[in-house]
Amino acid sequence: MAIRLQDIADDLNLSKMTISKVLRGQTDVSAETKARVLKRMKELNYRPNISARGLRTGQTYSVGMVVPTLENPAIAEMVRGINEILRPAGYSLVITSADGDAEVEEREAELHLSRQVDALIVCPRNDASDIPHVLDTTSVPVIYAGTPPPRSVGVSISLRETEVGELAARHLLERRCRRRGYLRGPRTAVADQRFAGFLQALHAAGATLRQEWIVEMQPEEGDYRSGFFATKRLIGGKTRPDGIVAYTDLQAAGARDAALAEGVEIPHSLQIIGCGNAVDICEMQLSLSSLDLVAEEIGRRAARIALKRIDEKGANGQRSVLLSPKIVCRESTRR
Amino acid sequence: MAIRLQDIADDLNLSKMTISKVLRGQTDVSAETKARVLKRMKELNYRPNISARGLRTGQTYSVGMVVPTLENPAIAEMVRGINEILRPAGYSLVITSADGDAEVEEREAELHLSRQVDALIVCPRNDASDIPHVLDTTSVPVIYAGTPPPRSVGVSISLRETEVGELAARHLLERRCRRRGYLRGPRTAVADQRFAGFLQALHAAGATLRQEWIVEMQPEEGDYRSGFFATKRLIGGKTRPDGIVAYTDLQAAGARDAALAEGVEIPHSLQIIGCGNAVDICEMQLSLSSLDLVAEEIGRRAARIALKRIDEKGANGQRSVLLSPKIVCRESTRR
DNA sequence: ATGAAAGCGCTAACAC
DNA sequence: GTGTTAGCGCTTTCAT
Repeated sequence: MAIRLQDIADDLNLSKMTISKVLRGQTDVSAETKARVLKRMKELNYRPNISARGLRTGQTYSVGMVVPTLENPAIAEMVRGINEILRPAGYSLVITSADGDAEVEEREAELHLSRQVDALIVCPRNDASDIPHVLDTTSVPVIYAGTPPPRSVGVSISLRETEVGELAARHLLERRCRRRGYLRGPRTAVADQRFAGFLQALHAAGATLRQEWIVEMQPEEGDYRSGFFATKRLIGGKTRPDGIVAYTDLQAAGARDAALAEGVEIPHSLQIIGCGNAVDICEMQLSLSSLDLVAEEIGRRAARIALKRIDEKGANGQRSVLLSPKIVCRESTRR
Repeated sequence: MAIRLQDIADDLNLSKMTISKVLRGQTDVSAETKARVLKRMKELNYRPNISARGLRTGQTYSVGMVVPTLENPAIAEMVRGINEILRPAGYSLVITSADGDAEVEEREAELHLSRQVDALIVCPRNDASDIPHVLDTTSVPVIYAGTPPPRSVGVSISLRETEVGELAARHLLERRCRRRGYLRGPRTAVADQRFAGFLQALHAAGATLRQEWIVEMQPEEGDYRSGFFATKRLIGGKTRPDGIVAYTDLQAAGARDAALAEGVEIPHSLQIIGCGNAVDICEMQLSLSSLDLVAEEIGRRAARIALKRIDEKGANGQRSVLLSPKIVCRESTRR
């Protein structure tokens, strides 16, 4: 089937040991031999068997990653960040999707370990109540990236979720919004933290949030439509909000379109800010301010820590990292 | 480090062969022994080394996939389709991203082969002028999925791209559009084919396309903005189009917003249809008709063919498949 | 500068 | 029903 070291050795009347040395760039091979070997490798399209090498050396130079789904543009950003660090270091990232299912997630994590990855990056589902417990017992470095893991284990790179709410609150306060509406997002820990941060920042500024302007979402409805209808309702009340925080950019888009449909001027009479900074969505007219959740940077950090932990062979000298979101101001909150 | 068969064998005073048999569900093991082994495996959190097994058996039960980027929602759909078929068959899909770079694409394909995947699914870049030639020489089944490969090799599952243009043309013709604008997309083979299909369907119906209503895109500009400004220009002319075909849904969204901004009524005075059926984009108000490029089905087909080719051990009895796009009619072309 | 032997963790093909 | 032997493709160690 595939070409082996042995085949090349036979061809050239050398031992496979010599071929192996050339392959790995050892210096104790004559220049001439080296050239012949390299030439033959190319001709035969030789590709080393990483499994066999890994079996011998205990290293595969691959890092596994389990993502909850690929539908999410933040995941794509994170992957870019990870690859940016991993590739120059000679490692490669292999991704599998959990398709939003806890059991599949666990299974995929296990498979990565079975495939002997040198490290494993797990991107927990937003709505995860627990993370795969296979990962508690492995000696392979595991790094959680993105959503903070629901229970404290190992090393994680995640966002200060409360700051997402805080930044949104401060942004609206700076812009003199007095009647703030909050589209609360799903019933998850992440959404709770963001909301807590929002409330806390309001309190700190002596401001309050009216109960009837906190809107629970109908998860079946889809983000855009839920944002749309929630905002219709808010606008239809006797006193209207003059600022709205949405849990996603799509919800923010729904909110914008509901407001425009009612003839509410944005940002003059109503300011809107979303979450995720999904450029495709945000930069449509009228463009939406958003919170950048710095997924790419999370990816870079996760990758760097993975490399360090591989290097120190599990000595676990790495600490978890929390990053801060960033406001991206566009027309929807521009004065 | 990790637990091996041997460790369990030692623990239980058995040979590792017996443990291996239990692991693989062979029947010639006493129920009692089997139970003991299973129990100990669980206790020790044993995970078989797939590399070692693969080295011995020549099968890893993993299928590699190289994608041009993860930013594209169609890729996520395709992956869903692939996993839907692969997982029940006991295979798992491992994905790597080429980050839009031909060299990286080639390297990632090679790495998959080095990691001994049982098959490789390659999703060529839209703008690819060639595909990795490493793949010409391997005995591992390679399946191209999505964009048709630029040169004919092996098995591919792709879309009848000309039909994309044809369907769009027929859709507009049925709706009595007389003055059709066409936002042409990038200078790629795929865009050319779609355009050719569009023209051909017009001709077949005795209709024509005015040269000044074919708009080339400025690729740097971003899809939304390019669609927006192209449509502004079209609308600003002395005679206005009453139908527009856009190369992507985002461009269609830009077209819609440009028209609405100019007070043009959709669909009454102008009908718009995009491509890709990206639900997030299409289902915003006013919702956009689009061509579904059936990525998920392409994924399923690719996976099935991968399994067949693994099964028949390279006998290559599989033929390429061409699928047809589907019209999804929403408000922007609703009478 | 080159090579022989051993073994990584597992399983196919056989004994017993 | 259980165990022995050999070997997958590679690299480590140590001779030559």
